[in-house]
Amino acid sequence: MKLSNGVEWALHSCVTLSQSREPVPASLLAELHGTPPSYLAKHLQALSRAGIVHSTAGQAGGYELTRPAAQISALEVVRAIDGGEPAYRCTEIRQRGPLALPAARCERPCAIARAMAAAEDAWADALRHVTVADLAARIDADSEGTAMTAVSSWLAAARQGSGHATRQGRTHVLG
Amino acid sequence: MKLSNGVEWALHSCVTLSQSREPVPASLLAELHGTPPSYLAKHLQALSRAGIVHSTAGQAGGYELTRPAAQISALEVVRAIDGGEPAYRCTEIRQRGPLALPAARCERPCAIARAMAAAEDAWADALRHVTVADLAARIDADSEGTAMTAVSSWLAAARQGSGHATRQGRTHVLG
DNA sequence: GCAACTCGGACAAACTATGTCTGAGTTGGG
DNA sequence: CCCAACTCAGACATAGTTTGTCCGAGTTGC
Repeated sequence: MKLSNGVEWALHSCVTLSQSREPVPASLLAELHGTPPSYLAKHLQALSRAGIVHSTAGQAGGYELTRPAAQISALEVVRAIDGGEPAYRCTEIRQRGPLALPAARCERPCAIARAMAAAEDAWADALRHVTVADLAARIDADSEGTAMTAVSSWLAAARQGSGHATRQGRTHVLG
Repeated sequence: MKLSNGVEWALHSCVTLSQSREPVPASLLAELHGTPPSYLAKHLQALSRAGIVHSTAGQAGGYELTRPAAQISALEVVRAIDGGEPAYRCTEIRQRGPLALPAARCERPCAIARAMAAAEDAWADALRHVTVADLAARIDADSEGTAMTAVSSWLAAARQGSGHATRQGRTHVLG
């Protein structure tokens, strides 16, 4: 059971977006997080399809959250990237082999599938009650109140300086 | 997030093994569950390495549970097949990029990693309290008390008839 | 009207999971 | 005591998914 790597980037991106009231281009998010730009863009597209972020095209475009961060759960973000399909899916072993049960007696899921589904429900519930705003607040608390202001000010500076230095140039300087 | 397909086979195999006090060959388990024999064998090897089942070689050999089914949790079986690594693993994004935090301030896990770990703990706890014996009892209850006796009698018959018909022959008859 | 920037989906490469095969070891009977 | 059959165990191909990259369509601001 392995969770896609992009889930981490998507969660961090949502936290970052919660600190900016203006659209943020995917290239800035990639630069800030140190991730492959094009691959992050693909995951942001998934978030857009799920209705979590809204994309604006053009020169002053980028991504922004569609709702207040307090109304976006971590579960939504994970589901948007990883897909809503359950990790364990029953292949109906009981209907195969020499002792196969008739389909009429298999209306309810197998007991094993029920147990696995209950575990996944517990996992989902734990993430349902954590919002992006909660995550941002906790990260800020861990950094003693400096992280989120640093992010928002860096975003503002990067957005302002987009006329002075090209994207390529700034990336080179920072890398 | 996708769980390996062999987890289902392993859980069913453990339930089946709980119904036999004699060793059961992997070929019989594969035939009973309708799975590729060699691939199931590979997963049974993983269960053996984890100390959940014990293998005996030779003519009357096979697999058997090392403990009473009531002392084997579903979590153990899942971990044996899927590996104990967490689904979400933090790549320390906060230590990369222009706003990278120094390693000295990153002793505790990231808040996002903490939230994901808490969810996985909830998932694990749900499976920790379900034993193989519980699963067998529930499957039996679903079938109105006929499934487990059918399994144990089929195993006994198949084991007895191993001298009369070859493995190949019996498979052909039942398929 | 132009130029630059943006997103969006189509196109390869790498890795893991899946499935198969042959070999080593052990048991039971002759 | 030897042989034959059956067992498990690990090494070997294959398929699917994830990861990563690229270029084109559309939009905005000047």
